[in-house]
Amino acid sequence: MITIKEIAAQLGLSTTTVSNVIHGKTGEVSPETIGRVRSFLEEVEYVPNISARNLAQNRSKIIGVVLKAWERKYENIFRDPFVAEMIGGIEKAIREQGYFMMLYISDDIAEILQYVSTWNADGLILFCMLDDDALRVRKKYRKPIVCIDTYIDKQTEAAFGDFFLNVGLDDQKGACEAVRYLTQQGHKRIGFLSDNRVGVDLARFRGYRKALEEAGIEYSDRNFFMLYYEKNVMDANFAQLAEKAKDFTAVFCCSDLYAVMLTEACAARGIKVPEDLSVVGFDDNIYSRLCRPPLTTMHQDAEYKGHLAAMKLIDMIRGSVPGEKEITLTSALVIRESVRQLKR
Amino acid sequence: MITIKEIAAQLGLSTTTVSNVIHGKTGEVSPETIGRVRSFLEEVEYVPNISARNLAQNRSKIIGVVLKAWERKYENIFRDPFVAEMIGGIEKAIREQGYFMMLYISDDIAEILQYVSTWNADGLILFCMLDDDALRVRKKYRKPIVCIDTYIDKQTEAAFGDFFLNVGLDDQKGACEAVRYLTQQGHKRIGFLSDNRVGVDLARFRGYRKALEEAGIEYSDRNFFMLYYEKNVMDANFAQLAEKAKDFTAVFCCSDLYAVMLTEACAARGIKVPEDLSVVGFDDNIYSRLCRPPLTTMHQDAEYKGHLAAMKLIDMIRGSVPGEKEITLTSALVIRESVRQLKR
DNA sequence: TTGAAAGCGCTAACAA
DNA sequence: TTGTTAGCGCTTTCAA
Repeated sequence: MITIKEIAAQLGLSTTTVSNVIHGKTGEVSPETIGRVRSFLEEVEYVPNISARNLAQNRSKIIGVVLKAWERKYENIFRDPFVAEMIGGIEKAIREQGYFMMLYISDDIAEILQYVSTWNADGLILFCMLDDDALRVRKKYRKPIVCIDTYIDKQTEAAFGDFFLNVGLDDQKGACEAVRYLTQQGHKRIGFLSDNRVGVDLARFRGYRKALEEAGIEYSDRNFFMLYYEKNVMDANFAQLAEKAKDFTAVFCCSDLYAVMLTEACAARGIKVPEDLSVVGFDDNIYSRLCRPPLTTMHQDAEYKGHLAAMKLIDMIRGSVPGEKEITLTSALVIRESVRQLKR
Repeated sequence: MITIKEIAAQLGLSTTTVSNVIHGKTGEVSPETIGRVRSFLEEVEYVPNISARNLAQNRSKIIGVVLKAWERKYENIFRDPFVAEMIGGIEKAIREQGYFMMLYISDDIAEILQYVSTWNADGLILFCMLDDDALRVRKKYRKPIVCIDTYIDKQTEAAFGDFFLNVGLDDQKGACEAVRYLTQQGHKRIGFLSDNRVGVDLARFRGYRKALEEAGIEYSDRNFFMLYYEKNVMDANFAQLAEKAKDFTAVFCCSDLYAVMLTEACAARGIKVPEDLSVVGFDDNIYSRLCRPPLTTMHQDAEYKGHLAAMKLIDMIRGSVPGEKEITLTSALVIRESVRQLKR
């Protein structure tokens, strides 16, 4: 690999001049020299050493995509089509804009901070983080950050400073609409399935409660279908939930995957969807279209979410302060065949 | 961010000593100094500057994961569950071994080489490349390379030198088995569906031909269901293929996704799987389990493939020359419900 | 319009 | 056991 220094020597120029040509600081160099340098660069296929450049400029062109891996939920994070699509969108934007993506997956914020600062990442996209995780990152990392799907309350928001943004979804509204659709179809005993009670799923739970309220339906904690996502207890867990589902006419699930898994667990026990149980999912990913019956679900555009987050981050890296601290994308109900209309 | 130099100054030591402690070159430092330095490092939360380290050591701890993006087939590369799972496996291995993953996606080998050398990646995992693409990379990049699913003929193999390995699958055998299963079920008019005639799919095509031969079935080029994967022609394409399928009793598809899409296109035209048409897929990914009917398909373990490739690469980076240039993983038929037994 | 030289933070050969 | 110092390749200030 040839260096600037050698090039300068061979051309009888200084490194400054060569460097200037490389960076198109063409005002300071004579046209003739420019030509000479340019063609020589081509000839020797000069490739800069990014480590050296980064060291000299104190930046990196790296965008850190940080995933907080909750225990064993994400053994293979890409297996979740929502995550996969989103990362695809992020990657595309980063590449288009001439940045590089480095993935930091860890369940330990301290470790994440290590990675990020050791590589001197120019900006961060944070995913799967609760607000206090994100805040801990922010405390130590002063460059631009975009969160995806993190719920941050108005009070702490200020602590994130400028050069911060969250890209989220109207989860509450979406869930509310989905459940309202169920009540409109005559359902009254409606379960709520999730594996946690925080962040996004909490918002969706609130939407669920709201829809019940609107319809004058009492909520009992028994309605909560709590899922434990450890690999080996999954099946037993779904078996239980399928049993439990016999007392309900519908279940709203916080993800398409879970909706599909519930459907299958039910099928194995002779409970048919939608005849015996109506099921609604969330995300509208590939699962919902492939499964039988095709799933009624809340649509969101994961790829766009990722792409947008990355573009906004890059805007910030380039110096523009975002006008708002929160962008809320919208969801929309997609009606397919997993919900049955009950006679009133 | 504090530097080694400052630390040395504050401790009244030299940078060498500090550096030695950091790297555990503890034989050369007195226990007392070690303790002093270690606790100070903790206290100030020292994080090394990787750019500086890389520059000084001429390495990077980066493993480049290179995807050659064929035209518009991979608008969002992660949407393909095979790719997604494989990358998940790669990522996990890289992380576990203390390396970092950088993704380079491009349809241009020259550009890929730029990225790779500008970052001075310690090793490369090449995916979606034909042998001559891989060879072009090898010509310019002398550090360890692992290919995944690249078919390299024995003659050019030597040109890749040591520190090279391909991780592949017994595609031909797998396809042959799958098609043999069809012939055993009494099928004679069996189509072959793919979007290309090279590399992996070519091997599978050969397996398909072999199985036909074994069963004494003539092959005609009409049996080839060629797919054009551009987004907007996909549907029309499948419509056509579904029509064409009326002349066949079975189709072997080179991927689960295509198998599922064919199934749906057929369903839309009143052609039922497996009653009217038997379908076999390849990969055994999530699609095959979610779709209706569940797909009979050749299983392979994408995550393991990726993990293995990364581990082998890291072995090489650490200096060990692999014993062979090719590791061939095995596939296995998974029988579900998409194939019908014909009466003989 | 061009060049000299300092410095980015770290490593490692060599000296003490 | 510890310290001095010369790089690694590039950018950038300042001088010519």
